[in-house]
Amino acid sequence: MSVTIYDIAKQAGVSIATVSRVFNNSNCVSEKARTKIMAIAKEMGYHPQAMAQGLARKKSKLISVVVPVISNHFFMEVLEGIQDELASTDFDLNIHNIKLSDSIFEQVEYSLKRGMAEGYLITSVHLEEKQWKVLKSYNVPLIVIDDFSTEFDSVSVDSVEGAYNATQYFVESGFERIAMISALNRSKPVRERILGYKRALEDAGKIVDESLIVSGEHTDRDGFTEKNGYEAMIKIFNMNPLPDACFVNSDIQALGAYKAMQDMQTFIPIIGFDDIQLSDFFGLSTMRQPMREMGRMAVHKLLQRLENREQKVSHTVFSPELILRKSTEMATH
Amino acid sequence: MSVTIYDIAKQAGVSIATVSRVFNNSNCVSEKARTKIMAIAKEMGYHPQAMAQGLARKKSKLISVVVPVISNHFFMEVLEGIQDELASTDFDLNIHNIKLSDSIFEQVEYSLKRGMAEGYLITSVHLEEKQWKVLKSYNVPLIVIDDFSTEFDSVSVDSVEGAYNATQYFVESGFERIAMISALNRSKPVRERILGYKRALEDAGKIVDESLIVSGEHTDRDGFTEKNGYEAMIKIFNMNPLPDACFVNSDIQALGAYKAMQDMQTFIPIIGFDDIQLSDFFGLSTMRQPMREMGRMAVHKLLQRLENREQKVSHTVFSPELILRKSTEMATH
DNA sequence: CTGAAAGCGCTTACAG
DNA sequence: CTGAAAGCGCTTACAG
Repeated sequence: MSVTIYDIAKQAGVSIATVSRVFNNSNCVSEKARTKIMAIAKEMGYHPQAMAQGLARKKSKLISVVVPVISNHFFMEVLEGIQDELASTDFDLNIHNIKLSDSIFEQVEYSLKRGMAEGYLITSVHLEEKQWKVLKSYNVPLIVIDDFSTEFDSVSVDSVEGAYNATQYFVESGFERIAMISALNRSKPVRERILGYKRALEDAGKIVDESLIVSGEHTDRDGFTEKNGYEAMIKIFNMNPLPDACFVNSDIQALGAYKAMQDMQTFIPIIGFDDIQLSDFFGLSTMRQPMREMGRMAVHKLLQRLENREQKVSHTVFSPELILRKSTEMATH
Repeated sequence: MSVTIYDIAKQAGVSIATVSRVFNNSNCVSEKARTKIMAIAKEMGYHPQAMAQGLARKKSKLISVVVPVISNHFFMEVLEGIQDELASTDFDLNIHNIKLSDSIFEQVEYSLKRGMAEGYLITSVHLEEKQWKVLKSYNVPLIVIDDFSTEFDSVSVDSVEGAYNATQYFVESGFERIAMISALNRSKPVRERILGYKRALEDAGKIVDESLIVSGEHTDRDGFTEKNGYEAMIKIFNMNPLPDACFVNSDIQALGAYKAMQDMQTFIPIIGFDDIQLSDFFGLSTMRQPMREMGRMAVHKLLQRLENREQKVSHTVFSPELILRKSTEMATH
């Protein structure tokens, strides 16, 4: 069917070893043999087959990023960082999209077991420490992005700190009833952001009013949707008295909340979380996660670990940065 | 390092052939052997290695979707359809994200040559017929999504027809100066949508005014961005007389255009193209592409071709459907 | 039902 | 610089 190393060895009148050397850029090949082989290979359309190479080398030159929700601005930007950093290497990248509906852990485990890739970038997968330990036993280079485990190198953002700072900003600007739009509690970032929000309030000597923490009813993607944010903001508008500021769990929800405010023609300052591209466009204030940077850093760590598997586990936790735009303009006085 | 079929064969006191049979669900294995092997395999954490299997079988049970811009609502929904349809098979899916900055053709070619997957779904890659022919010579099952080639099975949407119908809707609603927001001309869908727009105008006996076709200056992603749409709409507002309706090349641009209208507090009816999730949310009228359906159909075709490589090439062209929402409400009278 | 053996397409010491 | 040969971890007729 497809042309193999044997075909081109025969044509060139050399051994397959020599052909292999040419394609592996070994310098132990005469210029003459090299050019001849290259010419024939080109003519016959030869290219080494990834699976055979992988098996023989016990290396696939493949890196796999595993992610649950690909259609997500956060992931997109992380991915760009990953690609940037990988561009200068000879690794290929593939993306493995797992389903939120099935067992996350089993899907990740399956991916590792198949052993297709040399290294894995597990993104936005939130497991229990005990599950991470199981994955550790597969003894494969793996970097955790957007979560934390003592077992693996990781790069993440401090959600607690981000929520804390956003809330604190409102406190310091003199707001009294600061609401929060959350999302599904089963999502770890959601829990952390709620925690940061509460802490900031407590540290400011305020009493936390649980009824000010609301989520919409829409539970797709754990509630990280415009619709959820819209619904949540409508709930806020039904509160009495009306909260005077709101920290929102994610930008995509904040966009929905923003739309609700437009529809109601009532505005309170809001701060989102993420800094997706649309946020800049819509003038949404937000806690920015350095997504691209996170992708880059993750690849950097993975490459290092591929070099030296024994090195100490390292964690990088970025601090989100408060980006002020139109949606908090009335907050400054 | 990792445990192989030999390890577990030794432990179980059988040959590797028997172990292999167990994992291939061959029924030619005694129940006794099967349970023993399964137990040992589980204990030792054994799982067949994808590359070795792939080489031995000459099949990888892998399908690869190749796509330039992953961060794109169109692709996301197509992907969901692909995953739906693949769920009931034993194929794994991986996504290969190619870069718009480099040679598209070479990246696709490279992907085919490596031969990782059994079949490919090439999405939103617009090549010349002569390049498709080159790819054909690799003789690998390949389905074209969102483009057309006589060489391969394909599933696409009729952009010309969609643009035609959107424009015609405006014509029939009595509008006179119908503008169009386009994008970079190097994009094939853009060219087709311009064509459909012009044809509808011509068929209605109107003179096409090229100056009514505008694009923003922002050229990221070939102009398929909110920003581009925003800029384009600002240009439209500077026209004299003001156009009274506008067909927009894509929803994401239409969202930008919509924002421009809000900022200017001036509204003209607009119709986008795609029907991304945000469109429903923002009440944007649009020409809907059946993205999910397209993904499903593509997998269906690929599976069929995997069965029978010789079957006749088949093309499915969906007609986009006009979805009317708020953004054309003033168009109905 | 089970095993010995050849083969998948490559890489890589080893010897020359 | 080059070739013969073993090996990567599996599958699959073939024979029993």
